[in-house]
Formats: sequence, C-alpha cells, structure tokens
Amino acid sequence: MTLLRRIAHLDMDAFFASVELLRYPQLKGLPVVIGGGHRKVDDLLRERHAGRPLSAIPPEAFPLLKDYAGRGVITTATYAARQFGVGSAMGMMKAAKLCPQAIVLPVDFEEVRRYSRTFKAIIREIAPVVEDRGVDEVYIDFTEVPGGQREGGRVLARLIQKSIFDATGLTCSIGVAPNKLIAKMASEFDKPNGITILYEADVRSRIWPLAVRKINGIGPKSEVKLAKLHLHTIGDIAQQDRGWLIDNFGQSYGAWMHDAAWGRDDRPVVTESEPVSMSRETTFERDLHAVRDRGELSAIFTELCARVAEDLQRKGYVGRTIGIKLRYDDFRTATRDLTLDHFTDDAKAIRQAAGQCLKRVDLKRRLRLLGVRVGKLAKAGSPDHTRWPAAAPQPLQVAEPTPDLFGP
DNA sequence: TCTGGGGTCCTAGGACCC
DNA sequence: TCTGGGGTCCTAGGACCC
Repeated sequence: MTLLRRIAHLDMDAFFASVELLRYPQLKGLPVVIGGGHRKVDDLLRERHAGRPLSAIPPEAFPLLKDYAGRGVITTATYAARQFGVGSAMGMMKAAKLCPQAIVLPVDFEEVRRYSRTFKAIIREIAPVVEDRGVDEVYIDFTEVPGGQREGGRVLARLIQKSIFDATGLTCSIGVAPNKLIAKMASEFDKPNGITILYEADVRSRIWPLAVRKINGIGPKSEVKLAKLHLHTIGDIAQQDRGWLIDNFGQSYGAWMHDAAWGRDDRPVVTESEPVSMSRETTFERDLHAVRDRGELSAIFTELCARVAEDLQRKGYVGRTIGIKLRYDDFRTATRDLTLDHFTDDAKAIRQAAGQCLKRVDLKRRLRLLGVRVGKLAKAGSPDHTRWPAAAPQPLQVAEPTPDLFGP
C-alpha cells in the first residue's frame, strides 16, 4: 500500500506566557502579557517576597501594563488578555490602553529555550523528522512514522500532545495535512490544545473561505495589494488565472500564490540547516543623535560588535560580510555592508569594518536603532574558510583605517 | 504614546570576467 | 570600432516570519 504524505505543524499555545504561568500558577486565568521589559521583574519580586516560594506571591504584587513605560512590543499574551484585543507584536503602549489591568512580565529567554529544547526532544523521540521553526513551532513528517497514518495522523498527534503535557505541563495545537502549507493553517483551527486533520479534498471547504493573510507568506503588504484587486479570501486567489496573478505579482510570487491557494506545496521537512547570518541590534530608550550622543552611540556600537563576535565564536562560525543597520526616528531603515577578503569572528575586525559602513550612511537624523550583522558565514576551520582568499594573497594592513564617526 | 530582536529569501542594478 | 550575451559577486532595500 502506498503511504499518504502526512505533515504535521505543531504550535505551542501562548508559549512565552505559558512558561511564566508554570512559575506563577497564581496568575492562571488572568490577563498576562510577556514582552518589552528591561526590568528585572523576577529579581524585584524575589526581593520583595524573599523566602517565600514564587507561587505564594500574590497577584496584586505584579507590575501592571498601565504602569509600563517603554518601547517594547508584546511577545505573547495569555488567552485572557487576548479577550481585550491584545496580541503579539502590538506596541506595549497601545496594549496598555486596551487592557491596563494586564500583568506584564519580561521574556525569560533562558527558561523559554529550556522548555523549547525539552518539547522538541520529546517530539523527536516519537517522530524523528522534525523541522525547527523558531522556539515554539515545528513541522513533523508523520508519513513514515509507525502509526503516523492512523486516523490521518490524529493518533500520533494525540500521543505527542500528551507526552509534551505530561513532561512539561504545556499545551500545544497540531494540524496534520498533506503538506506544510496546509498543516500550518490547520494548526490554527482549534486553539488552544486542539488537533485538526485535513486532506487534499478539504481545501475547497476549509481553506478557501479563509482570509488571504492566513497563508504563510502573504503579509500585510500583499494583503493590501490583493484587497485593491478585490481578492479577500484564499478562494478568491484560487479562482484567478495563473497568468494574471503572475502579471500582477511577478513570475515567482504570482505562481507561488496560485499554487498556495490551491493547497499545493511540496517543500520537504528540513531537519538540518546552516545559519546564513548572525546579528545583534538594539532600540534605544530615547532617540540618539550621532554628534550629540556620540559617546553613548560609540559604546553601544562597540558592544554590539563584541556580542556578534561572541555569538560567532560560541557557535563556531566566521563571516566575510559585515553590515550595519540603522533605524531613524521616522522609522525608515538603512543598511550598509562590506565584504572582506577574509573570514573573521574578531570583535575588533568587525568593529573596524562596521565603522567603514557607518561612513556611508546619513547621520544627520536622530536614530532609534542600531544593529550589526555578519553574513556569508562558514564553519570556523572549514576548508571553505581556510581556502580563502582563492587567488591573490591579501596585502598586509598598510595603514590604520581612518576613524569613523562613532570612533573613540 | 506608535511600531523588539533575530532571522530568511527575493529583487535589481552595476561591476567584472569570459 | 561596435555590439552582444551569460554568469557571478557585491550591495541596498524590502517582504515576511517567529
């Protein structure tokens, strides 16, 4: 008998918030948002309630959204907070208007990553072909897993859900479908803690009525453009002529959009991949000016370079393209980059190259963000990296490079 | 009182080489 | 002297995702 391709998408429910609720179960059912925050809420609470278990801290002791002042966005909101219209990626200040009484907690990345590793390890024990899609999501290929075909994947999905819950106390939602594209949409159908099974034949009835934005790959810009063409649902796209879509959205995107609307997607579940770039960036608490705040900017810039270098070294990569990113007070973004003739993971070398990039960008406007990126990565010590440069030997550093604007 | 931080992929023009 | 292509690399910006 031939196997049906069965791909699952698993999404942890309100992951960041749920992880916090494990620590503070007294907040269950209350509106809680995670995000922003440079404040050390945990430290604060621990100090104030020294000696008592975290779970004994009364809910009234927690900081509220209405008292929040800062530039952060919300990473996750509990379902109780979502009732008020608060959601991911929303600015904290806007959220505070909608739900001032919500409790705010900062992201605890270490804790989140710990649970992330745990739930992914549990999945891999059950079904080994797993693709990482960030801390709280994965695709899983059920096709050849023993029992992966039973009830279209429902039996295996249930087993995974239960295993994760038993080990962590966390819930997730799973969609199982013929491919990643449909599985991703299906996992949203029954949240939280749900399972949705879809087949090719369900595309018309279950997928076509959905808004175009539900397709993973159609974002806010394309949504607006589609609306102007009077296309609102996925079915609307499916009814269009493929050539017409290509004329309006380009060869690649237009054809992809047509396939997506018909539920066609043959991308494999990719279990391993190499990073392409590593970066660090920071948004300032207030907008800074290149001249007036030179000292502050210089220190931040050097620190960002040091942190990228650290990341590269810790993970064992070197890179050849050094880039910077600026965001102006009007939210426009500028990037500059420079490709070196050798690979590096050295903070000073990165700082020097990034400094050269800085000279090519307008520094008259106030800045709200500064970032440093290293691309064209290779594994440290790999032939790819040691072979470089291929032909001409690089000249010795002849002169000290001229200092950049943020220079000491 | 707008709008984080970490990524990937695509496009498009120009340089440069064959 | 003029007129070509094709291929690859570099750079800047932008869409999108988690």
